[in-house]
Amino acid sequence: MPDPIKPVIVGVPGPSGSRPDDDLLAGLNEPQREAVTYRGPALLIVAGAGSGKTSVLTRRIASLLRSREAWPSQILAITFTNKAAGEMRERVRGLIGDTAQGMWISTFHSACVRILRREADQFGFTKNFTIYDSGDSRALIKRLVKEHEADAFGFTPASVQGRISKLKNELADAESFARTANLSDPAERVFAEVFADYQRALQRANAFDFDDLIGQTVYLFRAFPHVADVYRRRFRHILVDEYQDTNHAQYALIHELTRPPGSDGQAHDSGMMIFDAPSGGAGGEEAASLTVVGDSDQSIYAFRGADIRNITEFERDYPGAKVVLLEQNYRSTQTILDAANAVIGNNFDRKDKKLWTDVGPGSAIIGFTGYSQHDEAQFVADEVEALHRAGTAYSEMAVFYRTNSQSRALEEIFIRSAVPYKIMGGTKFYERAEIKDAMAYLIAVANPADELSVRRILNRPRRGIGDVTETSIARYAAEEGITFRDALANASALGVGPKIQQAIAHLDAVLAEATEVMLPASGEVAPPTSVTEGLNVLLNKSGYLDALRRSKDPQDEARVENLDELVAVTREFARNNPEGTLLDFLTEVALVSDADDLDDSSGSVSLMTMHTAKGLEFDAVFVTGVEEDLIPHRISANEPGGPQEERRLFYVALTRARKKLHVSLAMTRAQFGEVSAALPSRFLQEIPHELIDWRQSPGDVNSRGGTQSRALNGRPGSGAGRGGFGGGSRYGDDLVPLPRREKPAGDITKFANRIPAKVRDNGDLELAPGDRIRHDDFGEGRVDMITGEGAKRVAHVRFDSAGPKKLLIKIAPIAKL
DNA sequence: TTCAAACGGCTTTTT
DNA sequence: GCCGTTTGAA
Repeated sequence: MPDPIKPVIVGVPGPSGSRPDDDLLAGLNEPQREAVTYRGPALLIVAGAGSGKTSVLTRRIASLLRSREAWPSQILAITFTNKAAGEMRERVRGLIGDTAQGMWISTFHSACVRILRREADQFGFTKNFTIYDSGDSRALIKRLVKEHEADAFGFTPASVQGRISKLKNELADAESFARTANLSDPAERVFAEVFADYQRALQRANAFDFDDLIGQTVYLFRAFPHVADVYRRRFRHILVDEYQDTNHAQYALIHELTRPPGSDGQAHDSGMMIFDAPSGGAGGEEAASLTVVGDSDQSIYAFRGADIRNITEFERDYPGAKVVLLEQNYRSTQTILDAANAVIGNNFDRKDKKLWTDVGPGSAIIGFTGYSQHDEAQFVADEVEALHRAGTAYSEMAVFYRTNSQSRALEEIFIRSAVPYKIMGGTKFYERAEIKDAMAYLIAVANPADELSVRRILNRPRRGIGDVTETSIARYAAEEGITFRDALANASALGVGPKIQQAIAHLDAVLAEATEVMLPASGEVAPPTSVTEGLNVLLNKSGYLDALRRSKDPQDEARVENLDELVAVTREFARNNPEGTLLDFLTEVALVSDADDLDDSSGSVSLMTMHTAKGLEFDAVFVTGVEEDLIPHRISANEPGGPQEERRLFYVALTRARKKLHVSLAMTRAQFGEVSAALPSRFLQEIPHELIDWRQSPGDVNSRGGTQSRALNGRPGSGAGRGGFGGGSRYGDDLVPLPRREKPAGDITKFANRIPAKVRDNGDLELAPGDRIRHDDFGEGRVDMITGEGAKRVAHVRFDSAGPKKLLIKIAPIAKL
């Protein structure tokens, strides 16, 4: 690596005219410019929602590179998601071209994996370690809870996992926990044992869980100062986005990296901050400069250990830090900002900060109250269609909800209404059983020490290997002092029946063959295409695919398709990573969440939780399920700081919208199969009522029309024809009415389950333009045209009372007249 | 060991 | 209303 050119510019450049940065500063307001150009040891950018922080961050990086203050390799930028990292990389490249190569722009987790893979052998791991996602670690914990009979003390796998995760986020480990815990309490003692065993199992499996990726990197830096110094010397400019959502471990990691190199031994073990202003002491080597960006109003991850104090006390942690405030919003209309400001203003312990814009008021927020969640979903679908007809692209619209389970009703209606959508996050591809199985096969090859993975594939497909045999293998391995995986090579010594011996020997042979493909013993490096090849060997020769194909369970057909998809992913990986290894592939899969997949151009409406929505923006936003017990969520109500965090979450949701914001709720909601009455969220009342134009207000639903089935008469106020204003009833001078509980029980059931769980199938119903049809909900109408092919044929229908709709012919509740 | 049927519990948000 | 777990039978 070439020596860096020494920084030329220190401190804020003079105001003189033409500097190389001029184009980078074009179009920025004064605080934004300052955030780009300030030079010093520490900079905090307090960036309100939509204030252009990504732009500022990318230009700051570009400016550092362009002025030769830093080489790309000296820059470490941390983002919250891989997607954000990719976008930032692109934008920097757009500003200064390919010279941007070599920067580290990644999430905390990805950066730590890179470091750990490099340094693993320093402390008892090897570089082919496995990354356990929460499902993997829960499976392991589950076994340990059982072994220790910890359930007798009320521990569940989930509760143990949560507690361990919390401890790790505070950088506690099993030993330090045992030192401080009250071990005379038997429950505490059992927990301490499970924790210790869990950690030992991870170490034996050569594996890290998500929290370890951060925590062990911190440990590595603290235990091996010479290793830490390598990275301290390397990264001269560290930038952290979404700083309000960092937890203690991440905070500690940043602190380790921003110490002056070679300074260890002085303030080491104390855990104290030793950030000396760059005057530098004797050593002369300066600490890296640190830039953090955040907004305490958008802190929504306290539940996973994010500590808002990391940002509120930044100035204390880094004395002399410069603070820049970005309050001008470039995203939303003033109406949206007024609503958001009003809501967040109800959080008392915050620094007052008001977003403003100069784009004008824009249109009113549209409110809607459905009878049921399906009714609400239908409103969203109708509105999406109306906006689409008016020229808004589907990809510019998003629907948010608090809990993942709320997506189902929306999905059902969207499918029926033929609205193209995609769910971000949600049930993840990589969490499907068959995909996890396939990944376990790959991991068994890459990291044979990973017993969990080997155990997982032991009887998949069914080989007649049950609990008894599994235990025999484990016992044999323990006796011989070899790994579980190696024990498979000695089937005849296990003391099991000949049939089972044969099955084990076969599995062993398949694993060995795939190993030779992907990690040749000859020592030459396998080409990236070998991952595809190896996966095919594993899936075919193990009999996994055959078993699925032979099965008569209709779902298994879909599983085969999913596995085909995974094979396609490996091919894609090989194309994108000409140097990629099996290990690289596994890393990518472990760390890239589904929310990251980048097919935004697909022209679909995005459905996601409010959490996933952070950092995104759309022309039109639908915030659904704005009900008590949902937002704020019931569980958060009793947690300290819970309701406030929920309010911030709602605030984040509102501020994603550029032009059109919709808030909706339902009067009844089915949960756990039970239908119950829902109340409007308290947050709704915090929005000044004149900002909301109610198409159908909570009052409408309660007082009149409540007994009349809208399934029969369609929806009066919806559809394309209505301009939006003046149609629905507004609240006059009243506050948004408080919910009334006394609702006739009768109409609760009436509207709750209009959507049958079973998908209906019209077979190959033939429709042509001009046909008259009858729809269960919308009544009669005339077919305008037919688009699409086969099962995806869509009828565009103009209903007499409900207006224009698109219907998926195969499943819509329609009949030809 | 595997399968089907009944049962109970539960869901906040995620790298 | 779904999931995983438990139970009993083959």
